[in-house]
Amino acid sequence: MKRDSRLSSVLHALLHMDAFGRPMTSDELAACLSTHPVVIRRTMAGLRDAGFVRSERGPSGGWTIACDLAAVTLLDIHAALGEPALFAVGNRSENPACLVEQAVNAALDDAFDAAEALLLQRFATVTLAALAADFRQRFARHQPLKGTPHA
Amino acid sequence: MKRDSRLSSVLHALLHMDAFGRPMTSDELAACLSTHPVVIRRTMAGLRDAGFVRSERGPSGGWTIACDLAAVTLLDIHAALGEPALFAVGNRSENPACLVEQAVNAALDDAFDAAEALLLQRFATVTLAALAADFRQRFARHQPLKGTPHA
DNA sequence: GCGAATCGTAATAACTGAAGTTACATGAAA
DNA sequence: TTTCATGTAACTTCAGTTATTACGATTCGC
Repeated sequence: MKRDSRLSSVLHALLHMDAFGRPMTSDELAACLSTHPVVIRRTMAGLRDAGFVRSERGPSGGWTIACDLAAVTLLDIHAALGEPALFAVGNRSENPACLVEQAVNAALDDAFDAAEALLLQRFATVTLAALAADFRQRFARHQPLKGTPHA
Repeated sequence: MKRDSRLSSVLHALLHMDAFGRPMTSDELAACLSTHPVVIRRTMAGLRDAGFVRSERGPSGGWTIACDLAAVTLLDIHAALGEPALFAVGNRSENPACLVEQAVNAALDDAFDAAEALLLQRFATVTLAALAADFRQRFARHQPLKGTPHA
């Protein structure tokens, strides 16, 4: 079952935009994510509509962050992407007439609902600012001062 | 992102087999699940290898339950299916060189690992016997005694 | 033993949804 | 006005899943 990596992708794009200092074009972002610029535009459309980024046309145009990174969480980004399904496993059918299947669905729904609640709660606790800070920390460790031994 | 419904399907099949009284052929199971008998054989192969069901060839052959339903949980069934991926959302790539992506992956992995642990824990608490009991209860409610008003 | 029923499984086809690509329209800046 | 950039529809490609076909192996009843 192939995974939807749009959440991962847009987070990646947002952190690059944050670090870039000026608007990034779809072409530049596409290069970062090794994909096609049109895919970038498609994927970012939801974030633009939600007001998390701004896109501008024409020369010196491109994508810029339009929100406070400390005020936006992974949950917000997930919502801006249209709340895609989180689970790769699910019921054969919803609202089945078969009582056997109703029993199976009820049991699975219980478990998945609990896991989904936890996952979304976790998403809500991670801000984009926290991600950016984690990136900067990794960056600092990755390029230590001259002479500092690598851990 | 289409969902993997094999877990749901095999549970459905197991409950039908449990209620059936004699071996069910792949054709009969396929009719229950509106699919193809070869798909049934493929899907049940893991459960057979794990010893949860037995298949017998020839006339009057077919599939039978070969375990104590009270001793087998959804977690065991999930394992017998090869522990397919539970999440439809995931990282763009594992072990990326890009530090931005490393930070994104770390955050997402944290959240998904927690949700996965909870989900598997839930799976471990649900036995096939509990599912069968739930089905029987639904069945009793569905065909109440004559004169009993429907709830 | 023979024939029918049934599973086992490999190979292939058909279907599906996502991603990539092309094409062209729109808007902004110099 | 030309150029750079996004917006978006249409189309193509690709990968993964499921359905189907085909045929072999095993078991039962006669």
